[in-house]
Amino acid sequence: MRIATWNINSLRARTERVVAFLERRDVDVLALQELKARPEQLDLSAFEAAGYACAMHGLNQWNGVGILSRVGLEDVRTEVEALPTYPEDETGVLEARMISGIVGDGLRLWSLYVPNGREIDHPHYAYKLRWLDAVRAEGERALAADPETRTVFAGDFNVAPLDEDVWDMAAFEGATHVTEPERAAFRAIVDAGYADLVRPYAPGPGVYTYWDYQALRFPKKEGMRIDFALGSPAVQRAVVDARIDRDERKGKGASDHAPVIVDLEL
DNA sequence: ATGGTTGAGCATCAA
Repeated sequence: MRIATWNINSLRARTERVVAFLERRDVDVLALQELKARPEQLDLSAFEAAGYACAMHGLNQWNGVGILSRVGLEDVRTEVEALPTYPEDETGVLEARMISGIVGDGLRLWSLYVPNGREIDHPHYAYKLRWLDAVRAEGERALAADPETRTVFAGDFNVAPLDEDVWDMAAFEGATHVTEPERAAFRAIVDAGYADLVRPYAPGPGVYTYWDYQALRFPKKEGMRIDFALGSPAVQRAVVDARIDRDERKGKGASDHAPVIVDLEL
């Protein structure tokens, strides 16, 4: 089974790109982030025609997550226990940043769009840390219930866990994505039993999943590794290959993120 | 000029 995760930065703007990607890479299950649409705004017929079941979750114009699967899609969930909300009772804007389903042979795949954090002194940053802790708690819960659980947390984590995961640490002084609390929150999920499934097959430095549209970051090879697939021990044992599809960042109309692909023999 | 784009939706916010 081939699974992938991709921050698509508007599914409506890139439906044809996604269909072409699924075909070109023969992907069975795709976790999508940053749909930039509510589900009722989406036309999913191209995916359904290609044989994919679709589960989408979105509540505003900025976020939104989804899963496409041609190997089954059951027991869809869109939240975990203790998931924080933002903003706290201020504007009433709701968020939709996670969705999961059982795909293939008993694999629970989560598509996560971790809050950006914005600035270190912004409330969104504290929200991000609490949000990541809720993911950790869900991971611990799943492993406590079943040590052989097949669980993957995939998506845009908006954290660069290592110094080598950004092109220049000096450029990130005082910025989010590289701070120790964010890295500790990411490591806590790993330490709960969910290893990075891709890094062993695509080691850094200089290996990224995101390049800002601004300042010619992609041609200058100035990117960040912030998209991951973290898997439970049973999934770790099933990985046979993984890669970052940097080609999808090329050309007119690309997302600012590249897809991350993992091959499993469960 | 802090180095300047993209998407959603229509002024500006988010990333």
